[in-house]
Amino acid sequence: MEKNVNTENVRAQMRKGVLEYCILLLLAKEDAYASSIITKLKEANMIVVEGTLYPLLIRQKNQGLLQYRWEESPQGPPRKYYAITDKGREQLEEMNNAWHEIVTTIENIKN
Amino acid sequence: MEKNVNTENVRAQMRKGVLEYCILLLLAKEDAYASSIITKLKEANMIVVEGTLYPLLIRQKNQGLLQYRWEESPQGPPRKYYAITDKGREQLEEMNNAWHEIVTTIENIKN
DNA sequence: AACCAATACCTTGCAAGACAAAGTACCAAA
DNA sequence: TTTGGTACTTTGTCTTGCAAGGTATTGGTT
Repeated sequence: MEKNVNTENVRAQMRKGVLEYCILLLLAKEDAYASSIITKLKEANMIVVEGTLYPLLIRQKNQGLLQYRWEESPQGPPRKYYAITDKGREQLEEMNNAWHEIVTTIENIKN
Repeated sequence: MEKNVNTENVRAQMRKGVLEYCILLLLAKEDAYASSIITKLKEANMIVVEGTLYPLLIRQKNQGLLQYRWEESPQGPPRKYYAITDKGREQLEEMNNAWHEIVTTIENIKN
């Protein structure tokens, strides 16, 4: 049991660095609203919670990487659909490079 | 120029999650002291500064992942050589798994 | 002896970010 | 009109990265 807690910490730590990257990757494929992003990331094993995601989306929007529009929901309150901007795609390019570099670096350290 | 600053931020963000992992990877190969760890990581493109590394080493030592011994230096003050412990190797195992999982997850999200 | 440069280690204060938890709001069906 | 489901938002706490400044040891120079 204790081991599982520890394992979760390790994974959580590593996820932090790539969260923004994952959001942009997802939104580059299709627009989405926060709750659906959480579901998608959970399916992909990348757990995020609301208290993390909402501020993050707002930050990325303020940086001009994302924009949003309101859209009615078939059930419940309207949804805030986020879409990636041109600037966001540029940033995604950078992140692709950065990610590739990190993966390479780790391989190098491992030898 | 602005782009470079941004690029650095992106890289810094991603490095964060794997720093502890890198330390354990290095120390699993051979004992080392803080300054030499900084040099090695810099060579591997994984920039760390003293204010980050010292607290991190102390944290890992307090978690029982590392231990240290003093050793005289050919020049200058004595060095604090860190060595990985059995518990540290267990943790490294976990981190290897976690890292592998993250890499796979990103690939999945990319499709 | 006094000073300096190089090498090491350590601490402080700030800022960013992850997350748990609690709160607000909308809608439809019972 | 109350309940349950969906969705968005905020607050407070804790951790962590890092710039900047500080302390200590050694060997060579003046």
